[in-house]
Amino acid sequence: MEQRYHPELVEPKWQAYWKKNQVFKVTEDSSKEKYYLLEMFPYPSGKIHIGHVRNYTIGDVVVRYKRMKGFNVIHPMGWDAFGMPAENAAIDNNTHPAAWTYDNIRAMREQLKRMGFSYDWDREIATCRPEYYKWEQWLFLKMLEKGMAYRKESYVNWCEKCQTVLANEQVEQDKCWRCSQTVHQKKLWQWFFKITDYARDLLVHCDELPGWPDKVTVMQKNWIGRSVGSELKFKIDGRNDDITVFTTRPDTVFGATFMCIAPEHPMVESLSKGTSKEAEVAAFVQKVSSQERSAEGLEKYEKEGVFTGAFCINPATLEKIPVYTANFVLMGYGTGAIMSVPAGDQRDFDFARKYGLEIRVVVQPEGENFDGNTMKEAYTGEGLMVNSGEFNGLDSKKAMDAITGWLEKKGRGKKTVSYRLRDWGISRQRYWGAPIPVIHCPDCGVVPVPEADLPIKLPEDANLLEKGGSPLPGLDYFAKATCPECGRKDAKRDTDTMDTFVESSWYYLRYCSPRYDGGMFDPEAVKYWAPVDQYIGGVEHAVLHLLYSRYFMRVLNTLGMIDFKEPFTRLLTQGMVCKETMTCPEHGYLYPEEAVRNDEGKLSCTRCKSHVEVGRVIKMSKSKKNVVDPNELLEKYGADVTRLFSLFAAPPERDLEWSEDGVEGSNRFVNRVFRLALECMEKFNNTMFATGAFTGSAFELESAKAKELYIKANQTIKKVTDDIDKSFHFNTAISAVMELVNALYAIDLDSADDELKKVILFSLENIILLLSPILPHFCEELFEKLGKKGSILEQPWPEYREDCLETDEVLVVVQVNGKLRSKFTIGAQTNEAKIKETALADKKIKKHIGDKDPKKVIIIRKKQTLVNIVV
RNA sequence: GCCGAAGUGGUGGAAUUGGUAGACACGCUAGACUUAGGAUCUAGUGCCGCGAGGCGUGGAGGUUCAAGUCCUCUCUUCGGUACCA
Repeated sequence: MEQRYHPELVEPKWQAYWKKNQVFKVTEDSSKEKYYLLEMFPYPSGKIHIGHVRNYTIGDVVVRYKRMKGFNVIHPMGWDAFGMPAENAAIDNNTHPAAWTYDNIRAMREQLKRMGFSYDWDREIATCRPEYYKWEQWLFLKMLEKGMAYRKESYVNWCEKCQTVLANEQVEQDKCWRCSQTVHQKKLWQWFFKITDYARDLLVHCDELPGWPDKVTVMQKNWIGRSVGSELKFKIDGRNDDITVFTTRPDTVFGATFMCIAPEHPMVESLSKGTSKEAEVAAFVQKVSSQERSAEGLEKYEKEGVFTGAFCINPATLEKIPVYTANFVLMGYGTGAIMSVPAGDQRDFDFARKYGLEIRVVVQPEGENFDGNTMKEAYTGEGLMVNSGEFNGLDSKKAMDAITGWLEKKGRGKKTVSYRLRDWGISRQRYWGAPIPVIHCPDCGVVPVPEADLPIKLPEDANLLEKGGSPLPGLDYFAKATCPECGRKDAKRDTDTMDTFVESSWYYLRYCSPRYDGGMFDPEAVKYWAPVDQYIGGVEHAVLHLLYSRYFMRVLNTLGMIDFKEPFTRLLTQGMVCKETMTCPEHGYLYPEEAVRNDEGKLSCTRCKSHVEVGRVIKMSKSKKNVVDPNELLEKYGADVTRLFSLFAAPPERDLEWSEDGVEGSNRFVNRVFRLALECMEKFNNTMFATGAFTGSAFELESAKAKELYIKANQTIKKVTDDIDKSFHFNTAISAVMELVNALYAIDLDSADDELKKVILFSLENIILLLSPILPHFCEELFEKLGKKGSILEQPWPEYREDCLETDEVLVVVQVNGKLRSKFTIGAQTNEAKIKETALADKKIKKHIGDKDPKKVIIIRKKQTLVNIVV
């Protein structure tokens, strides 16, 4: 008999069995505790890659484990199906986004099924289906009604050639990633969700997410960016009007010798109007508006500004100070205006030096005597107040509240909190997305689509424009509409679509009742299943997707639709799977298989033979082509080995540089277990299987060998259980099972007595159960071969005996001055005096102590027994 | 610049609260079985040294009977963020 495991036969067999018996189909069951495990749903790009395999394997292991633990587990899968790649692919391949997307979904669904993941496929959703986005449109209308959604004019990255908005990450060095045209800022009317209303709540609850990695909550906190400060009012000279600034350093207000306002500030025009500076200011505003304001852009532009011609009054000194407009002041933060304190802020300092403005020291460390004329840089620290009237000599920290309070009494200021977080702009001038359900009427303005008209279906047959941009505005049958209010026939439908992050902000609720047509979700189903108990996905979504989801749950909570606020109780951010990139001068990025070693051992391009440059090791992504398709592994080793290997390579949260070295080891291990099981079946007589495995206490066992193995098996159960349950460290769980398997291999089955055989059987059965979440097909097969009935999924998770975790002999390690010198074993119950005596009598120890007297002997009896002799 | 994470054999990685550093694998070396081996099994494998022994967790200090683990400083890599007033 050939003793080899054949995944190509076994895996389809069990996949068919699971399907036929609908083992992964779940329904609400109030008698069982629910467990909602979710992996971030994929964008249907065409094929799954190793990163997906890793992500979904982690989830699947936990799901199968929790099932065996008796939970009613929901484990759904679906598709984040809207988005730009579909539009680009449609143009490139002369197809249609819908067709391309549905084809990809079909292909990827097959790949996932082939991996043996335990999804309840009846719950599958695709966000591009009208049945899904209908409810998103419905929610939009609700939010509009409640003032949670609004429209305003704002700047976006715009590519003129493609006629479209670009996300920040689609702008590469100021240029459009598709056509390399320079991107500029364009002002457009856009829809926004008022996420800032929840800034405080989102921030505060970051500290109440114990199941989230600190890394992620820290990133969210930084993103929300709370800072405490003051709003101070500066009267405009000669006008009965104020400019309000936000500052975190109200203590330095006496040093504010000028003011800067953002070029987009609504007052810029009126301030300069009628002054000699009017033209200059207008030109400057124009210039700044064409500047790129992303991170890369900022590096290139020097801080500069122009005097507006207007003055305002410093509320503390009552002096007239000039008002500048400057390119480094952001309209989107604070009030869009700052008081400039050159002595206390480096940017203001540089600006003052450049334009010859006064630098007045107001805070300096004790014992220092700064001079604004000779200072080399601003002093941003704390210290004692000077040049600040009645506050002189005060500690600057105390002066913050004191000065704010003083100005407040004069009606010139108040303490406030400012957030960095901005409202969420959701309009996209794109085709492949959910239409925004409003109509623009020349008479009535913005009119919501009546609920009964939902969904506003995206025309799936629209032809994409060769030059890019959305075809929707040009489609009369879509864009033309009748005003629901006044009946005017020439109203216009909003042809923007929603940001795809909107779909992913609530899909996990839809899974609870995916075919429900009475609302976004069936409240009863959500009450049972939600929130998600364990969410698993890439850390790249640490801020946006996870923040938007938290926001959405707050919106639904406010609307009274759900009774919780946090969507994901526990979060695992799995590390990225990385690989080096390869580029060729002719073809740019290459897929791994497009680079081969030539005769000289150098990498060359398969198409043009030119030299291939090996680039940095970065996260696998289709655009960089450094992706590994799991199909090859699947063909060669099957799903189980692929699963095992992806888990064994590293703990889940760690980044992983992909390499297939070592996959042989995983394959070898699976076959070792297989042969072990077969050998046992061959050599154990049938009665052994009939009477069953040993499950009693270790003390009942006669032979030391049996006892030792039995304890090892119990330890393994504990280790695997803890590793899966507490830390998701599957790599160490697997190595623990490997140790047990190695221990079994060390036993000669032919000479084993019945007692030992029963313990071997116990070990073997548990190995199969413990591995079953990781190697589901393989373990089902072995379980069946051992003569068990039904699916292994119906088995309870193994239990270990607390009293069988320790042997009655312990190893004592002996150190002299902290250095390991000897070891011996001794009865576990031996008292300390005896251990000490034995240690001191040890030959090697004697040699190291020599004739010196031990000063101190330390005995530790924790997980190790250790003796340290200090001489 | 700021925030965060990580640096351990040739490689992936172990080491739960300070207590045998290198589990488990990959790779490599030798041997066994075999017509054959990319199958399987056995033994070895941190570095230096013939040896006793010494040295070893990015680097430098420190605390401790004992430090990969705690403290101080520092270097490197990766991730996030960036004129945030």
